[in-house]
Amino acid sequence: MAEPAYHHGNLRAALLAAGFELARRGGPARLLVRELAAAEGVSPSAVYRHFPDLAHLAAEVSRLAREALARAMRAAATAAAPRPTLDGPERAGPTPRIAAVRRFRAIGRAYLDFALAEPRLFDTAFMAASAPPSCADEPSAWDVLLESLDDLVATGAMPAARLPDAPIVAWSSVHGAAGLLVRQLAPDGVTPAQIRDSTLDGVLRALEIREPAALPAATPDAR
Amino acid sequence: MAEPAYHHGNLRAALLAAGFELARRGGPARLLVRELAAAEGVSPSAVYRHFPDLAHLAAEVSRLAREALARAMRAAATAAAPRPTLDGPERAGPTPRIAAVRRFRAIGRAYLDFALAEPRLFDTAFMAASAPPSCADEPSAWDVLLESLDDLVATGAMPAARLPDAPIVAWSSVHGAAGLLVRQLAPDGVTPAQIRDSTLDGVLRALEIREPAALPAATPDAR
DNA sequence: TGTACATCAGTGAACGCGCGTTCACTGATGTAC
DNA sequence: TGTACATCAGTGAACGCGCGTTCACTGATGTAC
Repeated sequence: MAEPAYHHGNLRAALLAAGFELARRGGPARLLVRELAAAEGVSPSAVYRHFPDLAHLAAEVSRLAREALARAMRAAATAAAPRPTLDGPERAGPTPRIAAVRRFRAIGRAYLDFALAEPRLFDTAFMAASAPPSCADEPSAWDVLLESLDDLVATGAMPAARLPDAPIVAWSSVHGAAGLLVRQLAPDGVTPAQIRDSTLDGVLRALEIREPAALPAATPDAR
Repeated sequence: MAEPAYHHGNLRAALLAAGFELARRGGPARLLVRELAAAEGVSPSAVYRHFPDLAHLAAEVSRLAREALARAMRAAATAAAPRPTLDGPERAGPTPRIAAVRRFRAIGRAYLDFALAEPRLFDTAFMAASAPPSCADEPSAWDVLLESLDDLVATGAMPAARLPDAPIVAWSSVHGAAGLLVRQLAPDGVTPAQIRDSTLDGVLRALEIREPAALPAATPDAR
């Protein structure tokens, strides 16, 4: 058992990790100087050795939450189907076109599953920040989406004419549905899984992605 | 000029109106007991003569904001085209089917225009409330949407098969786009009008509403 | 039609709380010689 | 290899603020007789 040392070691990283966990359990409202300090067994003023103020610390935690979301999206895409390598040898398994659709749907589903499983972290990710993050999101959920849309066009799964508007259309729908789920604004009798699947189906129709072979049986409902 | 009387007259209604105006200018964060009281030239404790606590007052203001949104939607629908009267005499003007599509699009557009014109009021409408409103929304934005979707099916503009999911699909998209607009999360170079129109077009495709005659020229951009 | 009195709608001062932040300080660490 | 000393990373008490809310009160209103 390690004696609590006077010098913490890596307080900055520890405070961010504590903030992430605090936000996961209580949302942005729980990001308080005293609470963060207490979580690391440190006095409140020690926080100011590593961050100019709470707003900057909170902005970093918000960024971490967005990055966790983006990682979940990327992982789901990879799990759904391999990334199409256009000049590689022909592989077994789904065609590149089907794979691209599966990946796209998995990304949207991961976004909604994240909102459902971690609603307070999701809130933290998109909270109104009063300070800028220290660096850009890495990975960025927006970039994951754009990449997937490019693949859809490259494989012929989506008309190229849809590409300019596609990011807005996809993000609006999925982010809006996530908001419904997180704030529990859905009308009575509609289950989260219904909202999720209806939204994803709607996005595919809105983007004129027609690839029925990519849809069923591949995404059984764990709920 | 009326002498400020000791008895206010109708302080409850006046506080709600002041709250609405305060929220319009500063969002939910400006709904403070002292600020509300000052707006009516009254001491803070007078508020407690009419509301059990701030949470209940704020919940009422939030409801008023939602009702303002719903009224804007209804007004836009009426302005776009008359409500189809199925058993009435044949009128001049667009067919009932075209009218229904125009009304539907006008409703969505009004939602997004409201979010754009009054972002802080929009935030207030959907803020996390810690008390229930005293009564149901009247009118209710949700009901306006459902009514319009029923009309689309009744006039043959939308396949009946789309009806069960349509409320979720439409609300997710439009509410999500409104969130993008309000929080200014859109990527650089994309204008609010583009977000609005892309989203509405996407919803029509997602719901398989195909009525090109209802679309152009009827909705010039005021921006 | 005047008057006592219950009731209603305000006042104003204060309480208590939790917050972010500051400041003089002290303990631990590392480095030059 | 030991020692003075600058530097770094914490402590702990306190400040000041703004908040929702309470409480004893007072001025205005309306009603019974």
